[in-house]
Amino acid sequence: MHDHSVHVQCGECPIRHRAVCARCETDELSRLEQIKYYRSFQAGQTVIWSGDRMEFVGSVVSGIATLTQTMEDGRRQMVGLLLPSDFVGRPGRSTAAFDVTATTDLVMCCFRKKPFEEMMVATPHIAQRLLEMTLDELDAAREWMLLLGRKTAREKIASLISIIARRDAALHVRKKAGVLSVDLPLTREEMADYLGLTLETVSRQISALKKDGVISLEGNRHVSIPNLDRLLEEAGDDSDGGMLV
Amino acid sequence: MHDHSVHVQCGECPIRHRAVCARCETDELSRLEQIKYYRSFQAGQTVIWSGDRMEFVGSVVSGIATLTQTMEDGRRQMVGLLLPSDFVGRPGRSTAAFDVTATTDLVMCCFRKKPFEEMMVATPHIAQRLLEMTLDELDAAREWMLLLGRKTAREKIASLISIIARRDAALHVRKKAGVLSVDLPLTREEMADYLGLTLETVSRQISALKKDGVISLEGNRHVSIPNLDRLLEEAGDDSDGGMLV
DNA sequence: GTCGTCCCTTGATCTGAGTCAAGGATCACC
DNA sequence: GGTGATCCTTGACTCAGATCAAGGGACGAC
Repeated sequence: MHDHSVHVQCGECPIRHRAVCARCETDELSRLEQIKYYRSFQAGQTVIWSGDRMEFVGSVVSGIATLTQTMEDGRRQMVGLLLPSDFVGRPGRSTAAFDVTATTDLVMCCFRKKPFEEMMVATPHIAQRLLEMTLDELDAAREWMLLLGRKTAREKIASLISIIARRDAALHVRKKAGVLSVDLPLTREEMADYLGLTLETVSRQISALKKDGVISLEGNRHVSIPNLDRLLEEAGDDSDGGMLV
Repeated sequence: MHDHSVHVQCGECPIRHRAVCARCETDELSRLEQIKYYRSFQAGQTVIWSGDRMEFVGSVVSGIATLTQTMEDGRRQMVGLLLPSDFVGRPGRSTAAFDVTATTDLVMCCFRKKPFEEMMVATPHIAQRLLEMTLDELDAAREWMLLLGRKTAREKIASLISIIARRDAALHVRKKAGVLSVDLPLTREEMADYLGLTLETVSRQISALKKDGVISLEGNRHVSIPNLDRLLEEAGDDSDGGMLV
């Protein structure tokens, strides 16, 4: 077991880090559990159905999964975006109305359910990690709520791009000649579900930001950010870019 | 220490329960901390400023507090509603951009900051409780996100009323002659901040629901629900009333 | 090649909720 | 009782984003 700073590449395994390498946490946990297995999913495949009883705690190793809620008439809202090293699951509990779906091809590392009590006692440092990560996610959810409730479409798009840039800092973002590049791992429709918009509005606002020189596109999925401060200003965030450097 | 089912009145203390009585948790925790103190706040008073370093973990004993985010230009979004027995705080961390404000007169029970590690080891059952409560809050935040992103104004109002009815099941809700009564602990403006609407729209939609016989008002703050299923249908929730009986 | 599919863009029009404005109800306090 | 403050309601108008509709580009299968 070792410590790292947040979002740094681990020397021992290929995946991105939180404060502690997810793979290492995984190993630790699975030693406790005696069982560990990897699961692969194809893009579009459902990982957990709403109403399912959670059978495992899992950590994303590679790929992207989304957590969505759907209303009876088909309106959908994304409520979670799972990138490598994120955890999901709450063993022994059904997860209300949330669907977890693979957006890209996905590999998850799973351990069988086990009540939290045992974990608390046996591996308190992992339990603590889990608590901190849950609190982080809660903070993120609260920023997301501000976005959904009060931001304009343009601000939403700018926010999404800066959120992805920030989260993927170590992985997908390149900095060439002072220009940040980000891969958007989502279709326009998925972005719309993330932001509480329609896909048409997403497309229009991306075009508008492009026309105004805030971003530039290379292909549909690749965004360059010539001026990060400008983007953050468009996003309506008062905070600065944080760890983006 | 003793266990109770969720939202049941405790025989030993005056406040509402989660799975474990908040007062008892408080006592347990403060024994560990060696320090416990109560703080009173007047309605409208700020409990924690955004950017503050959290100095304590606290549990609401009586009254209501709200957690809000504010943008530079004054747009506000409520992101948390703290009723008796709810916890707040993340010792040693600044809480990003969230303001905690007393909405009614408020009593909180606080313990000084202490890193989580010590708690994990010393009182794992409390640590577990904290994790479960955080996960519950995350689930609630995700439902809230669906509300903010995809529901109409009318659905938002109906949802809010049913959420309050559900949360306050043991406390404020009376059932007379088959009719549920709920006290709305929020002004129209606070409801608007909760729902991502303006106060005018809140007022209009409440009037509309009243005209359509979904609810009836006695004074501004008191709502009667003649037919809960009807209200839930208006809210767009597919799930039933849950623990509301 | 061309056919089909998926994803994206753009235009025209509509509408739900925001904005602006006026006034009513309730309550505390003098 | 009157006065002010706070909270709530309602109306008229506006506008951001949804809806409806058409078409374009990329890519794989045959």
